[in-house]
Amino acid sequence: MTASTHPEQPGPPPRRSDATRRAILAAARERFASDGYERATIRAIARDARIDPSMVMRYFGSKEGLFAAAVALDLRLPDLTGVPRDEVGRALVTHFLGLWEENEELTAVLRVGATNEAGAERMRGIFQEQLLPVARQACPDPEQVPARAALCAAQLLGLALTRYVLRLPPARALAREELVAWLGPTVQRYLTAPNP
Amino acid sequence: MTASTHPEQPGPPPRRSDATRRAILAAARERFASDGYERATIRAIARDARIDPSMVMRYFGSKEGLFAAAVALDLRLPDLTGVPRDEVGRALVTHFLGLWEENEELTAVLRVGATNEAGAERMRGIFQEQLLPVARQACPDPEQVPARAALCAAQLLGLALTRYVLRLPPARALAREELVAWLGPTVQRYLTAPNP
DNA sequence: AACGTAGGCCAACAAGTGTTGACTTCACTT
DNA sequence: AAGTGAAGTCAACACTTGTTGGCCTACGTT
Repeated sequence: MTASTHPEQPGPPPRRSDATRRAILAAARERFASDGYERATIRAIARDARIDPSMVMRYFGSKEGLFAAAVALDLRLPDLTGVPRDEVGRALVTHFLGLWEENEELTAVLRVGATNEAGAERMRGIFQEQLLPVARQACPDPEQVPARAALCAAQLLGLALTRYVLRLPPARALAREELVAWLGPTVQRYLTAPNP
Repeated sequence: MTASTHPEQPGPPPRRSDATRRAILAAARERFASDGYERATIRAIARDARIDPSMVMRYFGSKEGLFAAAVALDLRLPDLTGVPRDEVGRALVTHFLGLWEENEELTAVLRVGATNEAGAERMRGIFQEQLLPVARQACPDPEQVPARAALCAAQLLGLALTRYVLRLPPARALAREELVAWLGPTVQRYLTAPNP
């Protein structure tokens, strides 16, 4: 441990290659979202980013490393403490729809999660660390939180699957307000209704 | 057109290779279900079936041909005309759960549908040809059938996704009766409730 | 018994994959 | 202005993929 060791932890020092790194990540997100993990090739991503495939390896180590870096998923789920108790369903659905519309990373993780075991593990982590805490705020009985959160996940991911991945025409035709009106009560019930 | 042309249409003539064909199809279903389209290699399927990869090509032409032959999906959806009007939701969920538990083809199509455009197209076909007619029986307004069927598909496929593909622990922990009790009313509402 | 044909295996191809290492070029510090 | 290290390029590697054609074997018909 000499004085030459400089701190790297807090703020990552700006590198001259940051522009390239960002280009790679953007291209990777797009390819992973539209092609899934296996068919999104490093060569295609590099071509999109207008650099050499070896740069991808240099900066991200491997294809798995690139995927991990490309989709650092934060659902930014809203704090439900300020929301009226009978509005949490609609609030969640609204938030999810906005998220999916603007963010193609979500399609990428869902596609990869359906194909790749590592991707599935990542989705389980997202569920555990991001959806569970929110469900805890809305669900009275702590014992039942995981089950009820899983029901919500099924409904919301099913919507994403049919609308953004499988692209069922009727699922795409529904307007956002309509979806909120239909799914909101469902999610609300899964979170707050008494056991059926 | 000579007399030597024998009829092939009605009953496919039994071939000596039928056992092999069945072995290939069984192995293919398993691989497609667990690995998805891209990672399920013809070589691995052939190895499982204990034959040479070239036989797969001989009998099914190509990988796409094999997939098409392996998953000839028939949901065998029940006729709802005999079911009481307020029971169709529970009936559908029950049927779906039974189907998924016993049949790994469904996991295969879902996995492939999420990855592959051809697979997605196939799922759209299944929706159109198998789910829509059933929804027509339960939904009063013909105009709204596609939208309401899409909502049901979202809920049911979301359940399959979380439970059988992503394998979220809480989604797996729920018993079948519990799932029917939770999802039945949801599907029921999507099909028969007045517009929200 | 001879034969035609379908079932099956082997070896190989061309294409595409992730990944590696050596080389050149550029920007910045001293 | 020289030198140092990063940024970027090129070519190749080892491997896997779907797919093909030639060859041998054994059944079923005549």
